[in-house]
Amino acid sequence: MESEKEFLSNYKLSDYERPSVTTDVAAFMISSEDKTSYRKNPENKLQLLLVKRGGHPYKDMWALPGGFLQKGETVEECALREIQEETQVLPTAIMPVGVFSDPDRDPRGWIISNAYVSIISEESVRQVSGDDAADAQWFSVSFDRNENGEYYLSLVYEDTELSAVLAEKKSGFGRTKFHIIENSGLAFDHAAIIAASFTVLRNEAKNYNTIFDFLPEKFTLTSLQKVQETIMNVSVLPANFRRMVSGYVEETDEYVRGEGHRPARLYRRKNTMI
Amino acid sequence: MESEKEFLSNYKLSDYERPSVTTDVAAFMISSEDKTSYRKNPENKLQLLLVKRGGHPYKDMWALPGGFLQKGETVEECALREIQEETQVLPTAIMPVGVFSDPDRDPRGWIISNAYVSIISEESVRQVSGDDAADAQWFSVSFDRNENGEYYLSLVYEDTELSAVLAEKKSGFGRTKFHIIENSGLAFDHAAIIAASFTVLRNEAKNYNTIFDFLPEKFTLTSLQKVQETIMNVSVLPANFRRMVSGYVEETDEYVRGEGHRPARLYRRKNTMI
DNA sequence: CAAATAGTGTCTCTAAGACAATATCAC
DNA sequence: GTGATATTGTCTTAGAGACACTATTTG
Repeated sequence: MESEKEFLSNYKLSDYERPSVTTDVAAFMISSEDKTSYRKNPENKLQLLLVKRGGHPYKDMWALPGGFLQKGETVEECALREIQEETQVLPTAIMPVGVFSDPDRDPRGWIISNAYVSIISEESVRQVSGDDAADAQWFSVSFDRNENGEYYLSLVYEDTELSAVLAEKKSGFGRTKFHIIENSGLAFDHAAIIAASFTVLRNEAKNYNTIFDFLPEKFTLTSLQKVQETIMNVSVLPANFRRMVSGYVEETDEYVRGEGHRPARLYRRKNTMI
Repeated sequence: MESEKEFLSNYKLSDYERPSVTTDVAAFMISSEDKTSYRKNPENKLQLLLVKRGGHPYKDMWALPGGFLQKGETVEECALREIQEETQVLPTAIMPVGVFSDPDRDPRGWIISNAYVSIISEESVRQVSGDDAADAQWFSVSFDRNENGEYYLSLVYEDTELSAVLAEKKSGFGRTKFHIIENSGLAFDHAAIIAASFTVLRNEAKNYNTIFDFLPEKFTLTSLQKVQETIMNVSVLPANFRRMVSGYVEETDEYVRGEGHRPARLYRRKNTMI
């Protein structure tokens, strides 16, 4: 009788064909626009990082940053590595979105993708930006559902406008997947991945633990509220928002002054690893 | 300049090493135990399907049903196929749990696993059972957290008792992963996959849409309540449970009689695809 | 009738939403 | 002072939990 040790030393993974495995990352950032008046607070915009494809297939179209899984790393590590290679920033959080494994999803062959959402603070991006090779750009992004139940995804960066129309794929499964109806400018099935990422992000942003990752260590409660409102595309009364996050933050003694209105106290995330 | 068509016809996926891709499925069922008295309702137990490994590695240990992803199918299809091969039953629902890609997780080599939870109704299993080859068995399962924050997983089928102790792996990511501290009788990292599956299942079972999948088309509200209580390991007052599910069910004209107590009306899931 | 479950009505409490009022700064 | 945001307090309302009570069956 063969021992396990013997078995393993003789074992070869069968020669069945194997898929290539990639990760694609939807990296979201919230950027503050320029102020319209010296005393007004800046507007926030949700941004998504896309990379212009230099070669075939989908040449000159835009894609999520991503790449092949390497031996010795986990898919999470791969996702973090890819996003760091593209931005020089290590994301504060990544969350799994799902596996995209439709056999036809990539014209190059059998390639399945593990999709992740990542959250990056504007502060960390500003610190490294400047040198960038212009093939990676932050797009202003919106994602809304219309009356017919279809979803409209829009991505804008300067003169470049990408868009897609999607429908929810009813599958009786837990996570909603999306079906691409129209697509303009996005490579592969990335419109569907972005839509699914949005769903995950918006679901997570209900937890007051996720939204901190968009901000620096110290922040005002108004900026925290703006983060949630920008992601969820809703608005809350400041009084109620403050009450609701009060358990998650703690005061500092610092204030933001010089804004033409009452100074805002800076808060810090409370250390409540439940 | 090469066209996309030309590019693709010349394209070969690089010879980088590729991982083998599998799916593993944690299939849950709720079974009713024998009545302790002619008029009492039966107790419910949560069961998990495991397969005894016939060969190396982890020979004679128990594993989740699963198998290699085949060309032309999605990972969801693979999960459904595997569970159907093992049980002759097509699950009413599957939900993604996560990707397990630790390089050391499988002694045979580089194998990453896509884990799913699936829900199977007792009724459908009873219809096909009997012939079974005894290598696949339903284990009574419990999963609880102790004071130290450790989790204890226990699986029992007749004289076979499997168990594991796990800790939550704090990673700042969305989904909690688990770290195996002790493991007795379970193959690979399947204790961690089962723990993660439990987390997903318990989270989903809060939605009154998931729990229907454990029951036949028509059911009593009490049996529906028992399903939720069995999964979540909590108890609710019947009056409140009824109020809470009232939006998800509709009455039928049928009753369950002959139980030694007031007959229970049968209900049906309401068709509210939101 | 006893034992058991099925089903209804209502009180309380809490958290979320709405709204009003006050505080504080730069110009 | 004016225009803007910051911050606090309180009223209202919707939903979850607790509890008491009634209804209906079989042995």
